[in-house]
Amino acid sequence: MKKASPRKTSETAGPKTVAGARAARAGGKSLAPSREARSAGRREAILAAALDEFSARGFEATRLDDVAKRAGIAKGTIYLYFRDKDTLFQELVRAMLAPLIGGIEAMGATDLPVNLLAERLVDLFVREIYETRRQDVIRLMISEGRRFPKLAEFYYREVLSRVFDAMRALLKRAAARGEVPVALVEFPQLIAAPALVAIVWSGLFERYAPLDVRRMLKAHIELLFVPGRVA
Amino acid sequence: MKKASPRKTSETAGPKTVAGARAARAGGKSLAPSREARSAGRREAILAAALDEFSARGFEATRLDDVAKRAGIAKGTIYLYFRDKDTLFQELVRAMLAPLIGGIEAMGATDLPVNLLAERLVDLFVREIYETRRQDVIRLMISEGRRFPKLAEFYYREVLSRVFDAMRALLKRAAARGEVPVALVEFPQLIAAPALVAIVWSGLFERYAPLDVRRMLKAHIELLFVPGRVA
Amino acid sequence: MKKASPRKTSETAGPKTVAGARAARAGGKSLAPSREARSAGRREAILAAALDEFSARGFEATRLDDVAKRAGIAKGTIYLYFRDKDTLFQELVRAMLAPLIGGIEAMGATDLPVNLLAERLVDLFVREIYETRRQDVIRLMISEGRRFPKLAEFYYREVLSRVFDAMRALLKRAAARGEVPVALVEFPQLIAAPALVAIVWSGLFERYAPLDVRRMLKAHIELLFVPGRVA
Amino acid sequence: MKKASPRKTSETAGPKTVAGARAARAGGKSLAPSREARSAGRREAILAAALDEFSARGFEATRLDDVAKRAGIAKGTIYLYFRDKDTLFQELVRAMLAPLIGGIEAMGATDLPVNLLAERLVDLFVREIYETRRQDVIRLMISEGRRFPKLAEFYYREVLSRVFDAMRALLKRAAARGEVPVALVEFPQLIAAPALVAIVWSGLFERYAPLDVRRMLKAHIELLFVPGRVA
DNA sequence: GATGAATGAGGGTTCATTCAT
DNA sequence: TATGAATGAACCCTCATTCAT
Repeated sequence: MKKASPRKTSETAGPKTVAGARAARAGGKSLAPSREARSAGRREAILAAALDEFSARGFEATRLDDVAKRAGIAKGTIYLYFRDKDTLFQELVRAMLAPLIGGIEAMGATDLPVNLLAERLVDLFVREIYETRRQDVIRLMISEGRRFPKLAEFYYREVLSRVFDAMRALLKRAAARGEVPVALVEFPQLIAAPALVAIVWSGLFERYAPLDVRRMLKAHIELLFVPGRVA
Repeated sequence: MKKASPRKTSETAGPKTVAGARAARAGGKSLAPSREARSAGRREAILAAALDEFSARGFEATRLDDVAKRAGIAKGTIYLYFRDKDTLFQELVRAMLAPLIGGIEAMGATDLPVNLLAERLVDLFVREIYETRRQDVIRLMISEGRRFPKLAEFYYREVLSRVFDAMRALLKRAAARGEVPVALVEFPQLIAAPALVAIVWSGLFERYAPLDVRRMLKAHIELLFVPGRVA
Repeated sequence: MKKASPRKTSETAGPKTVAGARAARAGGKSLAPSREARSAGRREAILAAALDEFSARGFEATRLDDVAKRAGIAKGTIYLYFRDKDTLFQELVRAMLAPLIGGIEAMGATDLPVNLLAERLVDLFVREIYETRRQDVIRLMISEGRRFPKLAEFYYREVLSRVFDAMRALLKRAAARGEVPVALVEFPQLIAAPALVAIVWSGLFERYAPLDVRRMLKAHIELLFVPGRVA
Repeated sequence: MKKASPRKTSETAGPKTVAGARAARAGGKSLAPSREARSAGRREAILAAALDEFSARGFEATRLDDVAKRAGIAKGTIYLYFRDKDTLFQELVRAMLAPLIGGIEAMGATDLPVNLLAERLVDLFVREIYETRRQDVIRLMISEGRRFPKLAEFYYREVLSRVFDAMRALLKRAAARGEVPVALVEFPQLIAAPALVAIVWSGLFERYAPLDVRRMLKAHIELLFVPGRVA
């Protein structure tokens, strides 16, 4: 009968680390990686391979066979770590974006002048996202997000809404000081927009017309935070 | 993209009679539509159905069976008009974006004050793209473009580069008059960025946080074209 | 994403016979079998092949590839006629047992002396079931029925319960006339039991110890309908 | 039966120590169970778990993973005791039916009046089989036997043929005394038939129409051993 | 012995594409 | 031209079996 098992939404499988626990108990000092280390390593290898394949071909067109090959494992092994292809994809996106979440909250607290902050933000974006595999993850989010509403919601809830809330708080203060037009408080998307352009552009048109992203973003903040502005 | 199609010589199959059909429709006198008109009608029906399906599910997940059903024809008939699924997709995007091309060139000629022009542009975008099926086409372009380099190139060459060239010419003059910061001349993407945000946002997050696109775009041009700016 | 489509319970697919209707309209007299005839033929071929394979290997162990090969078609073709393997199996059983249903109802009406009737019943069983592929179907029912509760219920409702109801009515009258012990009215299964033995035996032990089924059944009714019995 | 196992020489793997283990249990004095006892215990646990799973799902649909889980051991451990899934199944059936064999031989020796004997037989069947896990084993035999010819042969040779031989001897004497119709001597299956009905019925139709097996069997022997019968 | 992670062949199902009608 | 039945290559997922620890 062997039917596709009804997908429980986005759970993660994974070898229960009984052996790992044992190793820990034993005080494992062996040079050969412990079982749990190997296990974690594999998981990472699969995620890395999946990122490559999903980025290159998109979710649907990616074959798990290729992911396995790239990760240097057998096809079935993937299923020891991820319930199914959907889950693999979602875990990948979550795993790559989760580290961002911590840093975001911090941002709201600062009280630097906005233009300075903006420069740091640009830097952060370029170094932590644009020059990183996270760029690909966000591109995947953009491309495939519609078919993974859970993921879109996660991204919105855990990343975007927080970023925007933090920005709004900040911008409100800045606007009160006249540093920033009030419109930005309502539409923090306007600040982020060029970052989106950067990601989409690099995916589609880079080869026809390269884009100096850092300079573009710089130009953008100079436009927004024009000194003599009357808010 | 599942099977390598055995012959891949010409790019588009089917009666290359869009123009002819149109002529026939205009000049034909028989009440029953002429063969060419019927043919063109079918082609349109297929494209319309394809747009619906591709938009709803993405390229890979779309089944030609469903496209046919929606178009009210048999599956095989699609192959009388389009060589294969890839071609159908590319023709669809091209057909939807082609009408834009004409309008673009015109834009460069004007010499209205940029802020006025910008308002018209916003209006144009909202009415001709955002509130139109073209929004879906551009979203498709964004989502699937990477797997259709030809299409990306077409889009860049026929649409984007022209738009940006026209904008640059215009902005240069405006910058010379001090109406606009010079940075925009180098990065006209900065003007278009919020439009991209609008399209991506509406596809992914509209349900969690609706976005008043028209107001956002308005706010954006007000930011850019601040009157007292020192360029 | 290509997931197993959620199974709608036991519907039957099948090429809609539009073409067939057309042929009918046209008054098809061509010697080549009409499309609908070919279609029906294929359906039969698949069912026949499926019966062979299911009988030989059981439900789970049967590969649809083999069914297709035996039917002389491609694997995918099966899915034009049957939603999935489950459905194929259930349709097979239903199709083979349905013809029995008509004959059953008739039985209750007769008012022959039971021993005569019993002899006819034996004859019916041997000719219509035991010497027929229906034997295999019933064996399949016995072997796999537990995993197809719907089928078991169908079989009980449409076949067994009717047979037993008819028998009970009949036996009651016969018992009233003293021809039959009353116990049989309560347990008509006792009359059918040797038929079950015949089917099970022939599947498992025939090769070690052949069984003369007809004689066994004859002996059985002679045991039951002993003339001088005091009910 | 999925993969051809690379080595198929001996029939059963694992410690052939059932007897040894039993002896150990009887004679061992250490409180911690001896190695053999532990081993035998595991073997029993696996068999018990296998019985549960095979009964619930059938041979093919049973996953050794589930058997292991139910037995509280690791999957690989099964292979220390049984060469493969096939062997496990066959060992299970053999192990469950073996105890019956001893009791059978005894039966032939008695010289009670058959009707009395028959009553004891019914009782034996109900208590030792029908109300026991052996019911499931026999059902498995019936369902899966065809794919295990060796098992069918074993069952026929070691169980059925002996039962029937014993019965025949007995019935012959009884028939000579006029207690029983001669037909039964030729077809002792007729005596066993309702037992088969009981097992099959309880598996398939119990939920739709419960069957009072003990009464049915009682009714059956009353039918067969009618006092005033003229053999 | 015992474990359970890893393997990879296998099979059900889908769907782009073909082709006889 | 139009049809839609037929094809068969793919691809996801399962699970018996192996083997390093």
